[in-house]
Amino acid sequence: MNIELKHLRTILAIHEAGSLQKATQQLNMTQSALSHQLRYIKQEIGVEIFVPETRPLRLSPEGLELVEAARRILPEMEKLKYKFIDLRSGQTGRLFIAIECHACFEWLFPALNLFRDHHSHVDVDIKPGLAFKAIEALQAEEVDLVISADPENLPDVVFHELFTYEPTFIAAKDHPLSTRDYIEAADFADQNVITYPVPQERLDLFSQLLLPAAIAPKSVRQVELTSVILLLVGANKGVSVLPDWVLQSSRETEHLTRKKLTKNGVKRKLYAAVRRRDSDKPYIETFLSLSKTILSRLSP
Amino acid sequence: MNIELKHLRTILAIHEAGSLQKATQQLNMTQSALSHQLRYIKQEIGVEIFVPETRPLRLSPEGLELVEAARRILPEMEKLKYKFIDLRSGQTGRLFIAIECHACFEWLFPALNLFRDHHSHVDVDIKPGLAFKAIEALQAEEVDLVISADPENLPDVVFHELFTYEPTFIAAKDHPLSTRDYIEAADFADQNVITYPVPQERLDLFSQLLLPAAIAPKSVRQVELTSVILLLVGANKGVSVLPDWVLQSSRETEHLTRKKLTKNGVKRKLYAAVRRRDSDKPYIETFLSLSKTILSRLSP
DNA sequence: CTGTAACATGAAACAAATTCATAATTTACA
DNA sequence: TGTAAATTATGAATTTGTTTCATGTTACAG
Repeated sequence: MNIELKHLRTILAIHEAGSLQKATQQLNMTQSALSHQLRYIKQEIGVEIFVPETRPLRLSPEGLELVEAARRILPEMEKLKYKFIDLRSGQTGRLFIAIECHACFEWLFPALNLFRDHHSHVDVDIKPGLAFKAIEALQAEEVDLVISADPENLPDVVFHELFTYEPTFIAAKDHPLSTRDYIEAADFADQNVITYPVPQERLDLFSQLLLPAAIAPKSVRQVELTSVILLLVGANKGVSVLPDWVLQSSRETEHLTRKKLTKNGVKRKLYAAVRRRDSDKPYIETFLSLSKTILSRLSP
Repeated sequence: MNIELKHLRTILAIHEAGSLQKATQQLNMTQSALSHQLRYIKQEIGVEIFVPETRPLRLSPEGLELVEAARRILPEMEKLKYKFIDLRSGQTGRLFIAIECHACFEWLFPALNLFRDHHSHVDVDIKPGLAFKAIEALQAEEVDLVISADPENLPDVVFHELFTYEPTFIAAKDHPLSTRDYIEAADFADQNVITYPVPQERLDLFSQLLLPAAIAPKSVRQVELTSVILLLVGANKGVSVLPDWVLQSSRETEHLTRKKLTKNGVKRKLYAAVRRRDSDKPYIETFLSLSKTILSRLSP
């Protein structure tokens, strides 16, 4: 049995119009075409669709089953159609985000909450566990946006600059280093450092300061949650380096002292990478402009 | 956008098989045909269905929407297909019944309860208000079976004999006529008769006895419910004539006396009329054989 | 019983889908 | 990086399916 949507539409139109003749207008076809189609349908499903030998055509009980089915199935297809019209116009879509930067949760969640107000039909999700191969995942369409501090030059991916931030040293208020104007690589040699549980090359402290200076801290302790890091640092269990925005938006900074790294401070930039072809989708643009301004919204 | 079920099947098969190449087997088509179809689909819905420039083909987020839709819609069509296979084989169908005979409810309900055990998927209903034009309604496919005592010779309708019954006189135990061996037409001349609210020519008493004899009862009172008729007769408010099966299956006969009509009794037959072309459908045959034996099942 | 409106049918014209042959790309692997 | 293998894309030819046109047939109203 090979019934197509076309056939359901035909049956439905004939039923609603009341006769072949009238259905011709609705379907923009000749009466003959409909008649041929009916013959095909009847042959396919093997039962009489219409009460035989009546004139205007009237559906048989079996035919009414078809009408019922048509009324269930055709609206589904309509919905699909409108979904794709939305997809085409960028009103809806998928925004799966991979973050290479662990601390980014701090501003990403608030940003996505704002995003939802603008594009409630976009399917938003954060995909963890991709930090390592995030850009590959982007190219493979497993995710649609990557937050990264390391832009690359790729033909099919665009890196949009979001904002500049400063990896900032923090220690307890009564920590010996709290008297300094700034902190240098060498200062870490006898410190217990608390970091996120990611490879060192993915942490600003190491990639920007310690690895180039070939200096290792006395110890490294890995902690998942930002608020726990702040707690431990406040309790003098170690020191850490976190992006300045974390300290801006946190309420737990009263026991802490913050210092810039090196005399001039370290400046880094955060980027959102998207596939070039997605780059001008409306909801992507919304996300980018929201993210660029999220920090000022968080700490007024 | 004109997407057909065929296209949903194609997308789904490619997704599940993992590549065009592999999907060819499943769909019995050449790789080329699939490729052409994909081009058509893409043009129709206006968005990229597959991640471009990857080999084997992999669906884009938008393509996955199509797969989802296919997984919702295609099973619906499968169900429809099996429904028609069932319809064709007579496993399922519609059994709308018109009854010309008012008292038939008494055995029809029990019969339909048994019927349901055999054909739970058949859509059963009793259509009231058609008593007058029941056979026409059958021919017009408004109903599928008519219970009637008056068989006709029609080209497209078959009358199946169900059983013989006897219209039987009833009166209160202390009624003057209770001493008779049998009741004749003339006896009704001074009786108050209680009947169903239908035209006289549709009542056995009149069609078989009083109209031929040109005798009218003293009065006629019309009552809808069989049990109410029995009650009124028992209370000596009048006499009545009911099919013998009503009296067999009723528990309210203790205050009543029953007599045959005329010396030899009146014998009538009940028929089930169905469209000739429905006549050998399994569920129709079930109904017929059940109805033929229902009386003996009711009063063991 | 007859005329009319409605549906059916067959052949022809048209449109669409499929195949075949082959080109172009991508991927995996050396 | 280069090369073979695998996979998809493409164009022309072919096949298949659909629609129309012209006309036949039938149900239904009056």
